[in-house]
Amino acid sequence: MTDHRAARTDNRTHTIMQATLDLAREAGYAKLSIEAVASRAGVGKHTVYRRWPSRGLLFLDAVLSLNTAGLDHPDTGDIVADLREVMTRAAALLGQPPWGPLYQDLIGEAQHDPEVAAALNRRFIEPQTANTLARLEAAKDQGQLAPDFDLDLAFEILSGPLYYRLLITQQPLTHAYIDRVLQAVFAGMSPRPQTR
Amino acid sequence: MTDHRAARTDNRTHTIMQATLDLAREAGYAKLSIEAVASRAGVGKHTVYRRWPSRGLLFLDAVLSLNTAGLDHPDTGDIVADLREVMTRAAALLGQPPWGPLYQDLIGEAQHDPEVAAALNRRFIEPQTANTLARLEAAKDQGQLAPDFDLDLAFEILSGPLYYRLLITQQPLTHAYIDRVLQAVFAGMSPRPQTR
DNA sequence: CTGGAACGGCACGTGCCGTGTTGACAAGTG
DNA sequence: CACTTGTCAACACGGCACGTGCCGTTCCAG
Repeated sequence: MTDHRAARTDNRTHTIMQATLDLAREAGYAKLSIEAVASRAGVGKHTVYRRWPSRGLLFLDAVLSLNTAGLDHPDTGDIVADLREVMTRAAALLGQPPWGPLYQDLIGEAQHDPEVAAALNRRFIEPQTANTLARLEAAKDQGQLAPDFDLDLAFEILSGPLYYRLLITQQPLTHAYIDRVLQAVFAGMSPRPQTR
Repeated sequence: MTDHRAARTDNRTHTIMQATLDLAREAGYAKLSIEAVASRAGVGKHTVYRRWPSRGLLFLDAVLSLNTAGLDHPDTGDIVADLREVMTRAAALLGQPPWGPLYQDLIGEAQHDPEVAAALNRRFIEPQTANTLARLEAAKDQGQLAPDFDLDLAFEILSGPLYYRLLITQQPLTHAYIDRVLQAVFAGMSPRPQTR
């Protein structure tokens, strides 16, 4: 039957991705080779190349397959609490193994490989962004945000600092830091004794 | 004389870095090999390895050597205008060749190689950060910013979105976008009809 | 039973790695 | 003018991973 074939194929695909994750965790993405992946998976190199055109896209698939937990937005009615919840969950994922280093390597690879960058945006960044923007939109409709509140900018101001810490300074993404960012965006930074 | 030797050595160092930049511009960092650099520079591989322990650190030196223009902070007395000036200059550098793609690749490499990450922070990120923080500090002393204004957070909220666009979504860093970010931090985002 | 597709295993030629060796050449020394 | 010393380009090396062929096997589909 065709089902059996498809099942076998899926099994191999899954085995290869699992081997990719195992090796990436053990030795890091930098030392990940397709030969090693194939060997670890008990699979011929052809079987890998038949499914993925490059190491980067294989790694992308493998890492994104971990995201089954999801970062869907809750809607308790309190936009700030909901954002805090999502950001905290994201920080918990990014801040520690196995996700953190893998995601970091993935973004690193995206800087060299345009295909990886495009796929990462399409399959992960954009859905997550749309998710958050939808939640912000709802909050605006409910009057929790001013009608002229700049949702896109808010999202980037909330996300940017987290990525900056993850990718550049590699400082920890603590609960307290998330609160400070949220506070700044939603309660203002009080730049001057009296606002202009 | 020893001076002649030192001069010769410096010349070779400079020649190698220049060849590195040329090749990186032509073919991208991904295809940059030390063999190719040595060949282009008319130099033996030993001469490269004697100066740099890895491709990443060579690339770091080469890219940072371009930054002679500098991003020093002006001090016109108006903190927002000064920040806009610096951010605009930074965006002009990052947004277009040759700096943009090279800096992007450099950060990408830093995600795989801890030594590159550490050196990048120490030699570029931290000085720039200190620079901006000193300017913010001065503004606070002059009463342009409230005494409880969170300088560190402000810096990360200003920088984060720019890096987010550069590294993740790869959207352009326009003048208008910089204004929106500055506006959000220094004039508030007016989250609600009346601020809490 | 037969054809086709996918497979593991193996070997190939290529490119780059990082290292070792050699001989040419220049700078300072007696 | 030899002579030492140090630096260099050039070449060769073993090792590894690349991406691509080919082989014989296995497993359904018709």
